[in-house]
Amino acid sequence: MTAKRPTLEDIALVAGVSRATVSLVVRQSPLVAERTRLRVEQVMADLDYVRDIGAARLRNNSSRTVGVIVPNLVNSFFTEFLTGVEQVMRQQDRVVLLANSEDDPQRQDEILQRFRGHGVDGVILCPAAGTDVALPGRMQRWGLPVVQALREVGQQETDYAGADYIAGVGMALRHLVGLGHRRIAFLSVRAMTSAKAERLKGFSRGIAETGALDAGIVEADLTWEGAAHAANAVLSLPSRPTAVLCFNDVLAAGLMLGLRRADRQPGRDMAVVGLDDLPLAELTYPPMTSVAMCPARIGTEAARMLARRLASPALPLERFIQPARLIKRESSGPRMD
Amino acid sequence: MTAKRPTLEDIALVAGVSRATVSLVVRQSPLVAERTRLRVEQVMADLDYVRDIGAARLRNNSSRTVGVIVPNLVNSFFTEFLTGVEQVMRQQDRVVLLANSEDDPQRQDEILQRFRGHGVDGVILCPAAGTDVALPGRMQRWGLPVVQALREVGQQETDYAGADYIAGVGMALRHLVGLGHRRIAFLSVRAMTSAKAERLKGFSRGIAETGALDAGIVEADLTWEGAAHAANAVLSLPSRPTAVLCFNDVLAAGLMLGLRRADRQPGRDMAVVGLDDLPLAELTYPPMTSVAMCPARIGTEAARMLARRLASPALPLERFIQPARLIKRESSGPRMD
DNA sequence: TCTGGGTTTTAGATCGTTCTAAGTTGCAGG
DNA sequence: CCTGCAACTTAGAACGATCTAAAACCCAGA
Repeated sequence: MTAKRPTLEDIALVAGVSRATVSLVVRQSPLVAERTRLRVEQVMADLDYVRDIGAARLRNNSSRTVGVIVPNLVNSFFTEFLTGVEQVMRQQDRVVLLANSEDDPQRQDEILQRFRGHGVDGVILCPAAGTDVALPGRMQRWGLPVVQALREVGQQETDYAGADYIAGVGMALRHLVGLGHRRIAFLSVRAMTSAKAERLKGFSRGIAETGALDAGIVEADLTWEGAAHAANAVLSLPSRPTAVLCFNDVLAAGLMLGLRRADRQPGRDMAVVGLDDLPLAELTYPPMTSVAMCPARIGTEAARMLARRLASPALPLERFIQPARLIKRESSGPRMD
Repeated sequence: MTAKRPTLEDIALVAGVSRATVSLVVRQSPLVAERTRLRVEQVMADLDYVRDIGAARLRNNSSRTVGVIVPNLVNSFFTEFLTGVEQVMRQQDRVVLLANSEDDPQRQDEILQRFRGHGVDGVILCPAAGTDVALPGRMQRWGLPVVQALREVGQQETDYAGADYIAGVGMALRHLVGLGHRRIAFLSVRAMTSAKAERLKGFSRGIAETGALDAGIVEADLTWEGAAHAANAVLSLPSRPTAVLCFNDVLAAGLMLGLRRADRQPGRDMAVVGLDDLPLAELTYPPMTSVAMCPARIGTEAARMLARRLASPALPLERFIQPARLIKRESSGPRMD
């Protein structure tokens, strides 16, 4: 019933050539004569030959497999990123090993060991919050090429693809100031990552540049429930902000919900701006002003960078920073107090 | 710098035993003496040994790798499903090869070949719309165990984990009828899948049972833009529906947006019910009535079923149907016309 | 006919593991 | 002192590919 898969040897036998020749055909080598190639290809098609990439890797050390580690799979920011990665990898005839670190550095370590065991050619890593800064160095010592994406640990020791959060937050802030807002709060998250650090830097810079008032930083769980819950904390800030800039769209959406529950109309009683411009941003009420970061594009760039690194390990480090773009919608109304 | 990974041979040399013994230690065989085991384990730790699973598979035919194919990665229904799968697989010390078919059967075939080449132990497949009904049989002939999930092709030839869409649609329908609605439309999608067929069956059954009027089926692209666009088609149905049941939450959210753009208030001027109860459902305005399907649970079940099948290929086929649960929110207001 | 060169093919070793079958060791019982 | 058995260990083949180095083939030119 489930006949064993034919091997090079089987093909060779039927085609009347040697294993080595069939191997050359499989790898599209120009060394084989046209006639031979056609004959062998015919036999491969007839017997439904599928090359065993694991066995091949054993010899030539290339598994055409890359590992991707993300901290979660529910935020569509990461899944759009993943879509980009997967698309490029498929075009390059590579396969993606996916794992979810759940933002747990220990779990992340386990995953990396597992990936090593499976002989991945390289890894695209969005490091979990709290990842040891020595990790990139350790991976280097393992001989495991890595591209960091969306977040980064260490002293820029690896290729990196990310978004320009500093500029993005700045844009959002200037937009709010342009609408007349002066007292602006930031709704953040608890876990510390480079992505959070950048946003905070963007926030304080923007505050300094525009002369607006830092009305306080509120921290919430990274869920819309957490943000909805945090609405009260925002509303009771002593500096009475008229606008809130949010860590991302999920928090912004949750905050808008919380505001409505507290009988404030987002965009009128309180301006709300998100970050990432997820599809979700258009569906909230009112539609959400946000800063587009094109995670899918970051994913394709990360994949491209890893492929490049695999092809030429000695090239200088590369960084890709996706520019931010402000998307004005209705959650960021003019100041009305 | 990047020292080559130590092999069984290296460990054996240092520990003063044979390759075979080290292999036994790696596989936790009870055959090795306690003393020997400890010594070998010490050496493995010292040299940072990582077992090469690809090489192991070559011999023992188990790669501890499973392929997962989903039709997209942006709908969080699929990513929650994926989260469930990944979680169980990690617990079982397996690794997930992820691919996105983009609902294209041809791409799906390519992916399956690639997975075969990588020697996956089995596949969890959410078949692309238009998948050849012969695919399950073909995979059987390849000797590739498969669990279908969320969608199904063929005559129940494989294990299957899915959601009870028939009951789910029925619940939603009875809920609407209970609110006084009589003329109910269905907002569907173009692509045909078992998931669509089930919903349609649930719809017509529900219509028959409740005595309500089938106010027409409108088809949209499976995006919120598509659904927003379809709002006009819904509004101009000759049967003047007072409620719309939607294929899923993404469409429902888009439809609500389209209705507002056409100056109708969802939940007041037109009742809207979604399907899947994505996180999104709580964030729309008004919050969306939907039918929870727990995709993560379906994912864990699918993973469990595949593991079971791999352990005992001869067991009878298994089906898991996640029951539906109606979540009442505000988008399904009482009939007001 | 022989030589030399290019083109095409191949035998055999190899990658890191597991399996098979046979080996050693130690010790109790006759 | 041998036998038998349990407990442990191991040599060597195998998995399915690729690589290296060499062989075979073909044909033009002397």
